[in-house]
Amino acid sequence: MNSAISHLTNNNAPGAGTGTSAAGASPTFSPLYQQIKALITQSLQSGEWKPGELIPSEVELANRFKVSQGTVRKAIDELSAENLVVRRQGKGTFVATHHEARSQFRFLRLMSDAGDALSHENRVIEVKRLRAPAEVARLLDIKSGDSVIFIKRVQSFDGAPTILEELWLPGMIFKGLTAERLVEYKGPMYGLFETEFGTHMIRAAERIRAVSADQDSAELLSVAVNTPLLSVERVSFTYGDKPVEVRRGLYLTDHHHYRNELS
Amino acid sequence: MNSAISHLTNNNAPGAGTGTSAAGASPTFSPLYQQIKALITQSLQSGEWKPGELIPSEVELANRFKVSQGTVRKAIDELSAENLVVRRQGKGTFVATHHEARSQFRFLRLMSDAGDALSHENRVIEVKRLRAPAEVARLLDIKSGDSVIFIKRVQSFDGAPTILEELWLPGMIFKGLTAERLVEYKGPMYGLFETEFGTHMIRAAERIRAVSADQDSAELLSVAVNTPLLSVERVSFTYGDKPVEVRRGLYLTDHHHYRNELS
DNA sequence: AAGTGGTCTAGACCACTTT
DNA sequence: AAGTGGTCTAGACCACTTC
Repeated sequence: MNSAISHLTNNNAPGAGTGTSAAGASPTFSPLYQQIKALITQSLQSGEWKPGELIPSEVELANRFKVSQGTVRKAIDELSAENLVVRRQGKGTFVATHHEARSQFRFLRLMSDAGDALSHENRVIEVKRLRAPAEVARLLDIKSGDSVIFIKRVQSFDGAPTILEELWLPGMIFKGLTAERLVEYKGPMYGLFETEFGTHMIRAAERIRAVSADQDSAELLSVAVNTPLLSVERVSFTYGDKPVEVRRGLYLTDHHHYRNELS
Repeated sequence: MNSAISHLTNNNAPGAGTGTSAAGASPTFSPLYQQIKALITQSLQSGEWKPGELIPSEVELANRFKVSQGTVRKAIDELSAENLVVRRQGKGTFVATHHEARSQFRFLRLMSDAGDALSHENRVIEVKRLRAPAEVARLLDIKSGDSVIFIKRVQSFDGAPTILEELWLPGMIFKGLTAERLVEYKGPMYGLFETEFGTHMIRAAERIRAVSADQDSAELLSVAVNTPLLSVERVSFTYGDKPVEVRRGLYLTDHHHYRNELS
């Protein structure tokens, strides 16, 4: 009577009646709203609705899936909590994007000790294709030796070199990424990944250490050899927990710090 | 007709009728469930329900506040998301406590590169009362020169000194904290704070930097002077966003790392 | 005025735990 | 069997945005 969509199984009977669902088995066994959430996530992953776009209204989705609006609401609540979508009262629900001031600071944790920086400069040192080192291949879940794009860059704040980063991206996904596009593109790099390569980062895991600057790093950051630096190793994931970026940053923390909230 | 509790103002009319609330004004203007949430938080803060204890059931709270169970539910949902309470199906909702394996890793971010450590040792170097330095006083929101308790300790994993920590606690709150109690107490320090001093930490903010070991740190951590160390400055807060702990840790990250999830 | 998300209620049933 | 949190529905109204 209720969930008419073929695959959905309503284990919890609603309203009236004993509420046993349709025909034979209920193989999945999870709350309806979780199944709805999974369906919506699939649509996000498949690109049916792209970052920044409006997704169907709750009423519309409720009709489509033959469930109540409240159930769709709870599904979207969780997606919103996970930053996959953004609700806007009166307007609708939008697919999350990296092209917003709102989402900038999610992945940028280095803050100036004083006020905000006045200027920001991005200097690309090197962009090249190479065969994935074993460690990188393992983290990206690809075969060792597969093609990856390697990027090396230095970011400066108020003229002071502060971040030295090396990135490894799967060549399969980021075909055609060149130094020129990287330099000419204004705004966050994740915005470029999203717009030009259809890859939206939703989550990242970091490992942080204190290390000493070697000869190369010291020169690029204009500091003495052995200056203590913050090493931040990051693996970023897109939909379906698929790793799509490995990044190793060296942060000069003389006038900056990595902020973190524990809650 | 609806919210009969004196201070509550129901801006959104429910069920039937135009639903204007009681007498004159509606000064607060916030959703009912937020008001309920605030009331419950007050009870937590005042110690009406202590960490580990069972709070009244949703039905009971709904009756007490003269709102529907769904409204109480949404209030508790948020408190649960903020880790102030813990839901247990069939049993009830409990006040969060630091005496659980579940909540241990919330504030302990340093992980071994390999598997977990086999042994853990806690060596207390020093415990004394002193007048709060200006910086500490500012962070703790007390007067400069007020009494604070200072703790210095070294934690070792598998026999290797790894964490050197200095803590400053408001003397007002942590009266009677001695080195003996600190040493004899088994389990996490936040558990001791909670049980012996009725102070439950709910949130913390950290600033992370890379620094060089000075003479003193190097000796205590058994490393060479100038070894790069992770400096973690933490301010912890209890109910009402009141700061109650300042901590400065120096982490040796040769075989450990600080893990962080960005989402 | 119409459409969207946001709040609130009331009631039913399920899953889990304890008595 | 009784009590608790967990799910689901249906309907009403509010706040905000757009037409």
